[in-house]
Amino acid sequence: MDISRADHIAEQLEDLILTGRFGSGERLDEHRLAEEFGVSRTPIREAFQKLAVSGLVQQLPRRGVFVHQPGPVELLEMFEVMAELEAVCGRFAALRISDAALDDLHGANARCLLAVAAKDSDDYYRENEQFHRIIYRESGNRFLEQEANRLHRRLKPFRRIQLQFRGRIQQSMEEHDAILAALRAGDSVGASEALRSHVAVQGEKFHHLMASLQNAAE
Amino acid sequence: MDISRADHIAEQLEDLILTGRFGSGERLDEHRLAEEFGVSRTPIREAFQKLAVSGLVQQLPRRGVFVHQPGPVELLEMFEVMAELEAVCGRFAALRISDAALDDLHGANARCLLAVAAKDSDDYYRENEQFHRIIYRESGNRFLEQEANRLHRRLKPFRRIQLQFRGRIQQSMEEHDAILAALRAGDSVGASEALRSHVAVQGEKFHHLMASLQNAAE
DNA sequence: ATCGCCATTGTTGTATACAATTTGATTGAC
DNA sequence: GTCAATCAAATTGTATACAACAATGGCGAT
Repeated sequence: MDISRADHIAEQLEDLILTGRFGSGERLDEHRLAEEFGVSRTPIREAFQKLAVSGLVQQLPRRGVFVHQPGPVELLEMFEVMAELEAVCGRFAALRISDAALDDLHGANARCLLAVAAKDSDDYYRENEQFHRIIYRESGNRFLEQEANRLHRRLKPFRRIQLQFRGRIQQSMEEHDAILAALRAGDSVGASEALRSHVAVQGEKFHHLMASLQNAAE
Repeated sequence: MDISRADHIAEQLEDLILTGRFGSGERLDEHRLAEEFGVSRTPIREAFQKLAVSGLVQQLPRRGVFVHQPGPVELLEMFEVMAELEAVCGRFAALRISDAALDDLHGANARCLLAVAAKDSDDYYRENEQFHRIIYRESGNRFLEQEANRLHRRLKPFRRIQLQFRGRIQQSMEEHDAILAALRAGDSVGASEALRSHVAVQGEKFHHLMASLQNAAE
């Protein structure tokens, strides 16, 4: 499964947007980007088309493409949907997960704890992501897995923020334990609810942060 | 919100694929389509990029784009996810739906019944679709609404098929009544479960159809 | 001075030309 | 006769040229 040049450019642009390199509402200049990437406008434009479908940029005819960073309301909505998607994954996974995957989950969780102890945030995020991706996969539904991964990726930059709350990491690890226990027990309702609240609280934390920033700005 | 030419072409191609005008695995010829649409290859290619993100076509570098019609397994997975998305919409909508929207739902359902009596399948499908779209909207979560609409549209051509089962339309209308009653009562669990099974059964019917075709082919 | 109109400039959208790669066929050898 | 290799044709990917349109600035009129 090789990947063409235009696709590669789309991925790079996607990364630049997701990591917040471009401000919200900023216009993406075709000429500038073409020069920066050392290509003509054509592949840049083809990449824009893809990004527009993902919702990362908005295309205004004859005006240009503008990066669309979701506002607080849209983010809350996305976290709400993410919580439900993960809940579904958990419900399915509790019935379908393999022993090997359970071990993998346990391993990822253990490495998460190590990363916390070592205060290595990059490691922590990677293992945390791995933990969730395994659950998506073990839902046994490829399409669901893809959709969950898609939204997970979209929310990635905002997930990082909420973990800076005092005590949130500790709480998050305990929730992971509960999720793992429910999956191990084949408790679909338990796994579902544990995952839903685990993700939903991320949105709420984010909301609190937004609100406090809002207050601070006044 | 004006729409450019390339976007329009993308929509037309999407329709052609969704309505099954192109066979699965068929290669889309840039020259042919460019001539048919009376444009150059450039807008066609830009449309391809969009379709590839939606998963309607697959792009193989230096090989071309091929329409990707989901197989039986993938379709079942998609119906499963659709069922869960609608269940979530129903759970939220039961708490958030407005009286006006409840009236709209009742109206759509009534027009559905009329269409059934008149054996007007086009009307039936339109009103049935309206019924579901209202529930998505009344979930109060714009992002969820968009995602639900997206998948609904993707599954549209396959939804039609399963309704040809004997008695299915009658059963479907009764399920609509149950859904409407639960929403009216603010019963989030009831609405959720009614919607889940209502959609899930569509996937199962489709599966039965696939299986029977499989047997017939042997 | 302000409002409106026109021209100029810059940007997007489309077409065409060119390069690179794949596919199919034909030819030759074994 | 079959297989392999090379060449030709077709097709995709990219660059460039051109056309259509929006934005901005200056000029004139009121």
